[in-house]
Amino acid sequence: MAETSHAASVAPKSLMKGQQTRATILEAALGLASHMGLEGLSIGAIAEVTQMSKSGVFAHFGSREELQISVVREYHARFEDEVFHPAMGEARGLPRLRALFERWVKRVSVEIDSGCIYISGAVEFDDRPGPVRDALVAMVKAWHQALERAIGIAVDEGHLNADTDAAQMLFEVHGLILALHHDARFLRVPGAVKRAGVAFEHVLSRYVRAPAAKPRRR
Amino acid sequence: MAETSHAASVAPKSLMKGQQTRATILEAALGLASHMGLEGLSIGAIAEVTQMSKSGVFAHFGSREELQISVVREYHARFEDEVFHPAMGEARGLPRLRALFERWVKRVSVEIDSGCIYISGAVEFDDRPGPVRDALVAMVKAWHQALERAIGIAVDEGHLNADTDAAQMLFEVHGLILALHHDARFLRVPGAVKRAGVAFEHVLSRYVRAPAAKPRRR
DNA sequence: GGCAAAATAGAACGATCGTTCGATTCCATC
DNA sequence: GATGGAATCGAACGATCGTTCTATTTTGCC
Repeated sequence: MAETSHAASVAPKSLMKGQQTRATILEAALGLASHMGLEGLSIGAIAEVTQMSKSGVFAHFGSREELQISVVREYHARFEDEVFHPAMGEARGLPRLRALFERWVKRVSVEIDSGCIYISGAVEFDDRPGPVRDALVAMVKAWHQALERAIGIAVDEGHLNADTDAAQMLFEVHGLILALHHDARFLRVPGAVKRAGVAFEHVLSRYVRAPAAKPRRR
Repeated sequence: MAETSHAASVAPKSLMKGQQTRATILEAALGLASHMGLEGLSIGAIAEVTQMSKSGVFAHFGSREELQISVVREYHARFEDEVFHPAMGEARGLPRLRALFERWVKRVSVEIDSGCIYISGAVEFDDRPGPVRDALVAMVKAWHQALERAIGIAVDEGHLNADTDAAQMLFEVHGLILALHHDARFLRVPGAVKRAGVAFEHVLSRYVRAPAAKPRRR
């Protein structure tokens, strides 16, 4: 009880206490879900981490399922903040596409000690219908659509071949991320990040506009 | 009790009763693990499916962990029988590599209604040390090594470029399988199998021996 | 500073889990 | 057909889970 050095940061101004601890709980839940998976999330474990009572944690969400969905949404928000939004600052076309991939790699690789909830959730809920799965599918599809859009823009900009099948290219790039996640987190082989980078260039080189007569800059 | 129509097939000749029901249990466990994951395996569920008592099921393995390991091993054996061994009958080099991929795709895609334990297990146990994880890693690594060997043979046969980085190529091909598993089983988008096939040809075309002067047959 | 409301704690519930143990049934062999 | 060992059952245990309910504390506001 005498502990004053909680992991929670200082209280953000006029946030109602409830919202603040809700954020603390989500933070802990996110960390736990990254390690144990969404199905491995237990309210008791969260209570232990946050030094609260089980019922105290529970009251903020009303059900474990609602908490899982909240975790998915929170992960999505952070994913957007760390991957999507910054990359959108890059120039349209190939630079933006490269930035998206590079940040995606960073988010997924072991550099962050936590796993990707999109990936682990996809495996956990591929056979488990319900609102959690629905939320996961919605978020992943939104992300994929954003990527497909970025590919389309790269085509419009003339950086990629006009006949590029965006969905097909996305499939191939997505596979690289999944392979990276697998090799780095599960097999723990070194150099997976580098391999993903090389593979990305391989994929790119297939879709980049064929070396036309004058491949000068611009 | 009066039920004589058990799901078990006829008794195979001189197999001790124990071994026979052990096989029945493993069959059920394999099916359950494919849907719920290795961590979702529960002895109670197996008992229900096999119409046995929990303790009866339990006695055959001594612990849940041992049962999980047995499931992994059984899956590995079947994987070898359905993917590896038949493909090894194909001609060395590219034909064999193609056969390996095609059978791998079949094993992983929704055509079989069950998921791939290698893939789901990799996600479930990437942060959970222990003998189950060790068994999984060993099996996956063995399979990857077999693939790498097949790629090396294709290089030796002159079907692939001499400077082919087998591990890199494996990384890219493995990614396709993971993307297929993701899109087909989780997102349930149609045409994922076809996409994987196209992507495989894309990868291949990067590594196949550059069109030399005389690309005649042999 | 007091008051209503929100937030949290604490204890208990039913369910399910893996596991243990003793009794019972089945089966191969003499 | 009896016998001993393997196979299976049934009941129970302790732990953990999500959830519910009732106090108790804390907070925001007049």
